[in-house]
Amino acid sequence: MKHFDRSLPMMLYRTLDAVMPRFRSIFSHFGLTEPQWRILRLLWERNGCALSELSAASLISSPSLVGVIDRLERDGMVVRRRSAEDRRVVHVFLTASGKALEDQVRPMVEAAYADLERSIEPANWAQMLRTMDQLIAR
Amino acid sequence: MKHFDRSLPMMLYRTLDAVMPRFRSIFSHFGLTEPQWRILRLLWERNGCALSELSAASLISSPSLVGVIDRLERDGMVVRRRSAEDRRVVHVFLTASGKALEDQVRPMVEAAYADLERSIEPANWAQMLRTMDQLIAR
DNA sequence: ATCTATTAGTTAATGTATTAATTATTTATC
DNA sequence: GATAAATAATTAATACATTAACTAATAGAT
Repeated sequence: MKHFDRSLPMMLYRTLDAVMPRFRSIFSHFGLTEPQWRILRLLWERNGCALSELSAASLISSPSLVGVIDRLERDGMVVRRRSAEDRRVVHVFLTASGKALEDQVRPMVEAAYADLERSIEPANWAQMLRTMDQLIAR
Repeated sequence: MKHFDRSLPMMLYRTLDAVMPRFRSIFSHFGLTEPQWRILRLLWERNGCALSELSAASLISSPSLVGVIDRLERDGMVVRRRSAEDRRVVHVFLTASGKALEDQVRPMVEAAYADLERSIEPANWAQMLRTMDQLIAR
């Protein structure tokens, strides 16, 4: 069982299980789920993104994303607006409340992230990311 | 957006997105999902595990695991049997079909895994796992 | 211009994740 | 030895993931 235990997928899942709870507890404190956070995080950089761009950048498949946006819209964080040039495209815009969340959530998340990053030697951290890049690229 | 893009969680998710599809296509060829595979993989080593042990070793929370086992049982791969010593405990046993799957699925999965492992320098692979160990341990 | 192939978003069906609460049983405590 | 705390499995409610199929709109080829 030792091989399975230390297989790459299991190690990736275990690492996520180790690091995500702290972030999720921040998200849930603001009534957000992790996928919702990811979408807001992207919109704060580029408000008005198309759904397809959000899907690619968030790694959330379009069928899942439809529901995520539905609930963000229901909760008054974003609105959908169909593009005028290409009527297939739907753009997503932050509402005032959606914008307002940034100053509340981001500092806490970034503090937690900085804390996480501090726990690993910078050289090892960078090396790990490079190896992941190779896995992603193949 | 560059920071978000290369944040540890996103890199972990991206890596999983890169490596898992090939395994999932093997699983689905045998009518299995990834969580189902993980449970069978464990039972092949230790048939008759308790649900709680399976949960810990598979990283599948007990509420999720109940459904996974339900469907494996429905599909005739495993059976539940309540422990005699401690009647709270439920042991999970492979059926004949559950056992028979091992020789079909495992070789294909292990070949895909060997192929994956070959694509990374052993030293970098080991270093990456060590860094993950540190993240898991903190 | 017409027909075809693509593309963006969505729906549908099934399976899994997460948190909180529940049930049944065991262990610990008094 | 009754009673409270703890444990194993489950249920409930909501959200997300995955694959396939569907709709509407655009782009490309004839």
